Amino acid sequence: MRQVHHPEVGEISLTVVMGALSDPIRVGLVRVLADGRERGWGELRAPVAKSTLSHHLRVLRDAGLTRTRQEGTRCFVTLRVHDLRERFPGLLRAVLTAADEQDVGLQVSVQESPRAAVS
Amino acid sequence: MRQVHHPEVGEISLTVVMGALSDPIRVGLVRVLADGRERGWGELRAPVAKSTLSHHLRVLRDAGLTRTRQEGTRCFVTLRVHDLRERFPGLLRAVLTAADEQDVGLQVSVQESPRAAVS
DNA sequence: TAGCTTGTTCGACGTTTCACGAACATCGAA
DNA sequence: TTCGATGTTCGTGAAACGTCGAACAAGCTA
Repeated sequence: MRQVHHPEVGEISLTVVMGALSDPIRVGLVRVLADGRERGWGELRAPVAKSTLSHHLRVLRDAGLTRTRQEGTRCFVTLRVHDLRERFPGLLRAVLTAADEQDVGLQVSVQESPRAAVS
Repeated sequence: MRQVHHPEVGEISLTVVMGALSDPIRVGLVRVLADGRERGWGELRAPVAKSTLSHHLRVLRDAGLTRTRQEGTRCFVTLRVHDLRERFPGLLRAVLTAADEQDVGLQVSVQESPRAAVS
């Protein structure tokens, strides 16, 4: 569809990342991707219109939290676990732990599909 | 002036905290308070109008990041280091480290004053 | 009491964010 | 080539945010 931009590791900004994580749906997406496995866009389930979901995924991507790969007409998303660890040691773990305790982002899930995300 | 509200430790919300940390000035304030010492409101220096500074300090307070104590006509602010560690283990350190590396919030400083913040 | 200091609140302004449905672009399949 | 599936983009509101100056409230100090 288009060639999206992903910031370099060194360009990932703290405040932008914090802003990206200030929305429950986006935290939910991060949780769902936290195991590092690649997920198909279409597998992601959130209680919002698809244009809104596209918006949230864009915010995460622009912030440098996720990476989007295109394959034909569909997209696959991954959390940039390695990059995040490098840029913000300890942050991801802290956020995931807190999100877990506070049940943030439970509205988001993945509809596991047979031929999706070949890990 | 008024009786401000501070959330309990258990009420501090991840997404609200992340939102509070998504502004450079607020991150700067957190940095300046990071040593745990109490600071006088008037000591805080930031390149914004005092009403704006008041707003930022309120956001931090409402999010549960800081505590404000009043003494006569002046206020003293502290970072809730202990509470934050309890609620979000590892988060504060990660944020401070990243802020340090990225020079976030350098616009904020403290004008050390003689009789201020008796640690 | 009058006045000063300190910080909050208010109202206004422009920007950004989140949400939606509709339209669009692209690719694979029929 | 036509059709369907998949996401993005656009246009539009409503709400939230960051900022300011002005007005205010509360407590010292003279």
